[in-house]
Amino acid sequence: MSSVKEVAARANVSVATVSRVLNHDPSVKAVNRQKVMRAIEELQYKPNVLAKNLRKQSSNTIAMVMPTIANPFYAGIVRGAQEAIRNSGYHMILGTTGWQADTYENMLSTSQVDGIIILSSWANKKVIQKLNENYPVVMCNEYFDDIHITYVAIDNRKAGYDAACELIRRGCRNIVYITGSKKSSSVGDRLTGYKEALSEAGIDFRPELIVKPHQGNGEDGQLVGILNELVDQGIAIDGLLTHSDLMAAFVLKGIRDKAIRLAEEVGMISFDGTFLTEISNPGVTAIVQPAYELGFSSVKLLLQKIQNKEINTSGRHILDHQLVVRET
Amino acid sequence: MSSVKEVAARANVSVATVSRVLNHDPSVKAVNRQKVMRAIEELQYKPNVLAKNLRKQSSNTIAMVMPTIANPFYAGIVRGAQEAIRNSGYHMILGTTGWQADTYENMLSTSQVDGIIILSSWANKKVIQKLNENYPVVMCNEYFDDIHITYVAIDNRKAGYDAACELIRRGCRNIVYITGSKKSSSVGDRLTGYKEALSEAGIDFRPELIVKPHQGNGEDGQLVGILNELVDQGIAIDGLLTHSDLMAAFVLKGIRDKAIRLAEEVGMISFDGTFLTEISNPGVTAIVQPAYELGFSSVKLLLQKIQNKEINTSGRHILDHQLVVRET
DNA sequence: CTGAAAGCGCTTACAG
DNA sequence: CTGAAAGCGCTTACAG
Repeated sequence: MSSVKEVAARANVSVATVSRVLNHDPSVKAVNRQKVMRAIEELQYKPNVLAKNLRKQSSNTIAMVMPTIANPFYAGIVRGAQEAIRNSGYHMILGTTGWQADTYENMLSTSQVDGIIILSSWANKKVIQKLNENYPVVMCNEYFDDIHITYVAIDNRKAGYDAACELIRRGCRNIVYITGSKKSSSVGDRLTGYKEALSEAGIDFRPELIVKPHQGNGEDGQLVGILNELVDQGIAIDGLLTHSDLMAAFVLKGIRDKAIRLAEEVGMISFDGTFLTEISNPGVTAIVQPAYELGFSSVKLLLQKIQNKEINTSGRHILDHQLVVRET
Repeated sequence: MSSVKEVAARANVSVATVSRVLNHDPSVKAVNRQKVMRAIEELQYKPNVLAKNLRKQSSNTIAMVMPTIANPFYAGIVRGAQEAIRNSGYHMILGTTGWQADTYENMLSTSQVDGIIILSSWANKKVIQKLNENYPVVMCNEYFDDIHITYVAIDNRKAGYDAACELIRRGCRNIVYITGSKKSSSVGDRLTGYKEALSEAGIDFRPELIVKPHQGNGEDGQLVGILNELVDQGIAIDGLLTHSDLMAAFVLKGIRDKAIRLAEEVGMISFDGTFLTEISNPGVTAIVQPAYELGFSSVKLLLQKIQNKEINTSGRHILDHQLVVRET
């Protein structure tokens, strides 16, 4: 690979001039600009991003961090994020499972990335708080109300309320909520909404109806055991709320396989509303989250923070969700 | 952030010694090693990866490039890849849609990544060939038999043959194959297998039964129109092969919505066999690809190429697929 | 066993 | 308008 030095030699100018041309500095005389451009062309010169970033102490790159790519909800968010970053002069990398918090701390501190977007509950509060104190950070789809941070999400309390109300309206009384990590604020808020709906309808809240898979989304048939246990305890489950579309899909499969001994007529509502709820048979009623817009807004907000050198600022950006009634 | 310089100052040694400690050079005296370690600890020093990579002209990082993350098949591959890279001393970044071929060329030439794994038909043959001539490259799940390249994949000809045979065995005669990009070798090979099975069974090959969505996996109901058109032409479709699980899911949805006017009894086999074929109702019969192993092997092969400084070598690594019969 | 120095490939005050 | 020089934070022959 050729470097600025070789380009400079070929164009008979200094490396400073080459660099200026590269960075569209208007002060370069047209003649010299031409010479440099020709040399770049002839040598097929491509700037070394590593060197550039090291020198500038910034990379024009952001990272989007997610717990796993195996959830279609994230795919929608990523699509929106990619659209928002297009033509912004920034790049986005996807932080994958397996990278640790200190990886990001490191990437930020060494200017490999200029800011990060954190999807869902990828790390604990303390870690995120520390990152947010020192670097531009935006949370997407998850948040912590008790720390100063910028986030984009739906109103999860209202979403939980809306979902529960719909089931109650249909006559459900024993509504099981298959939920996620307790540390997650979206889990907590949806639960609050669920309780409010119950209370409004004069139904007692029963903590035993709140369950969660030991890990993940219940891929390996975990949900079967959990639900059957409730049935064994004599609970006549007539409504089901699932924290993710994947969970809903696995529950449906369990019912279909007759592995879960639920009644035929169980009202089910899933959160996220990805294409999984559409292709399911029966189609799953869902609280549809605006995945694309969540991703889009997160990026726009992060770029704004980066450009304004904002750190440790906060802001709540709430997007609308939608109840889409299908067959369950 | 502190640098080697500050660590050196605090430890009363030279930066060279600090660097040696950082790189586990055994020649450093124990006393000095201790002093440096303490200084690192006290200053919370973290090496600057950018500087290190620039100097060493290598990054211990590989990229896995995929057309989109919105396909669960890739999630399985990524999982295997992550497992293979764990404890190897290398990192993996995910190349997302929207990055262009020259992005990778650039990352490779400037040592941001030491090698790449290309999933599916993300770029055209010429581009990949050029990359492969200059850098360590492994193709996964897609390949080009007419260029020198290392790849990991299933035997797609046999997969197409196995799938078609199964449908023919069931009595299907008008088997529509919803396929993918013509440039893709997996598409071509599966088609070859399909034709072989037909020929063996004495069934004429009819090109009009080979169709494909204009783009993607038929998300937006494209497949409905395509299939209905065939029905309108008087073709009594009694078998269906789909190039991806997503396609199968959308076809099922179309049938269920009565948007596609297919007979009730259509044998359907999908390629990939992700969890989508399991949760579908009816469950979709599938040629299951070993996603995890594909990812795992790809990484192992790439790391081997990088460590041996192999470039422009070739190798075929064929993993077994499996026909899993479900309800379709 | 250790340090001074060169250099990876850039950018950017500074001086002219 | 341009160039020489310093420097981003590392590593590594080389000399001692």
